[in-house]
Amino acid sequence: MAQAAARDSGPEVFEVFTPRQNAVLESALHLLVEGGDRALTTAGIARAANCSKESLYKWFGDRDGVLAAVVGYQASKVRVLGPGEMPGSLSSFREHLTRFADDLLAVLSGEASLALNRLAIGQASRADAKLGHLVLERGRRMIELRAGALLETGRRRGFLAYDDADEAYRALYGLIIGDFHVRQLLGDQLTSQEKDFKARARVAIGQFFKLYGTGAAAHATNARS
Amino acid sequence: MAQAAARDSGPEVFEVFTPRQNAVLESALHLLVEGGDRALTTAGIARAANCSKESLYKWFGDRDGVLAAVVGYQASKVRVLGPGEMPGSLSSFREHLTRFADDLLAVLSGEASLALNRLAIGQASRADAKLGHLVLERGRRMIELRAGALLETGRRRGFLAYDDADEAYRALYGLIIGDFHVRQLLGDQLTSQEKDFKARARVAIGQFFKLYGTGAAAHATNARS
DNA sequence: GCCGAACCGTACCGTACGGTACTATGTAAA
DNA sequence: TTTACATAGTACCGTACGGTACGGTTCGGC
Repeated sequence: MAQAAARDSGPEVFEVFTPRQNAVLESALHLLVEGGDRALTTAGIARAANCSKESLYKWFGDRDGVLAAVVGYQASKVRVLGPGEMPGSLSSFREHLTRFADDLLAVLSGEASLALNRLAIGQASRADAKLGHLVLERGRRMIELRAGALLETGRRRGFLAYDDADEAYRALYGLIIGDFHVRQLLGDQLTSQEKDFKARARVAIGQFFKLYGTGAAAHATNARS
Repeated sequence: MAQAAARDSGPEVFEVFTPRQNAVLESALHLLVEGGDRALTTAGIARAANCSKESLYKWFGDRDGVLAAVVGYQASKVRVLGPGEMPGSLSSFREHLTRFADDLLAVLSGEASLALNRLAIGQASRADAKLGHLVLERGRRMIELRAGALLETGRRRGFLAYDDADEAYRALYGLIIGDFHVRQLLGDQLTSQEKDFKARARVAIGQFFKLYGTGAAAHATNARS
């Protein structure tokens, strides 16, 4: 299983591409965002990037290789969320969590993210879902790691209380995203109210604290009732 | 906005098909589940269903018409969840909610649901996302209606307290599903633990009551601490 | 028995796409 | 200048698919 080779084997050296190749991938990504997977033909990519099909096949192997490279390229661009000096105060911690929620909503709502997720999901039925696993590894896993670190910090600081970290993460993610992601993947248009990510983030984090916050947290944020 | 045309316009008479046509759609659905959208070719459908391509075009117009008909066919099969005599006691209400959560997890994890969602999402980038809106209308909307009725009952009975029904629904859905749906759409395999829908449903409903339950609910179900 | 409608199976057509081969151009080293 | 290499551009091939046309068969109505 080539796609699972580097799963837990260290720093995971991902192949990096030359500037020229990155420019081609950028063109391909743009093409994908504009016209969907139907627009992402080898001839189309070559035309849009002013390169030859032969070069595409030389660099990326075949069409699937190009798609995988586009996924990797976009993932490397997002470089998810800030470095994260760990917060010391409760209000700062809460602010960090809210920022995380806001960023998450913004990233998942981005056109490139939606286009790539659509592409990967569309291919997930066949061929062992290579792209799907790639997106999961490069996208969701990064998010989970960052969220996990945040939560663990909160727990050690005494702001949060939970036994099952996975359960807490699931609740956090679910409260933030809900059916947001799938709706957008299906082409649903957001109402102007739904586009207020910051407000939604605040609500979600408030709910999360109600579930997993310690007494101090509930007191400081909700005035109890 | 064509996609919002029939939103609140009444009973919405959906075209129904002959038994023979339904059998063809069943074959097509089976084909889709097995091989993904690549397997869903007009020739393939005709072969699998022992019908002629000419009949397909006569009945459904074109390939997109067949896809739309398959979506409608599956949606009409699911006939989401029971009729729902409204519960009177708190424990009964909680049980209803848990059952709803369990059913929702099972339905969304079903192979047919996943295959159709993948198909619709894969096409959502192009062509105004006709299929995507169809899935949203026939799937998500039904779920939202049923959940909304449940929640409203709970509120009227005094088991729940909320101001914003949409917010409560979002929390409920998010706590139940989380990133479950998208992960499966991307081809992720569930762990055996994650396949225990009933357990997950109980946890999610417990969390939901912690957010929106009235005092009585918290007392009766959580022994308070 | 005859007729017409519906329909299956197959053959067919045009097109679009993945992938390969070949030529032309530019460029850096010798 | 010459040689080797990388790459753009294009032409080409095989295949697969959407869509159409047509002959043959079944079946209900008369």
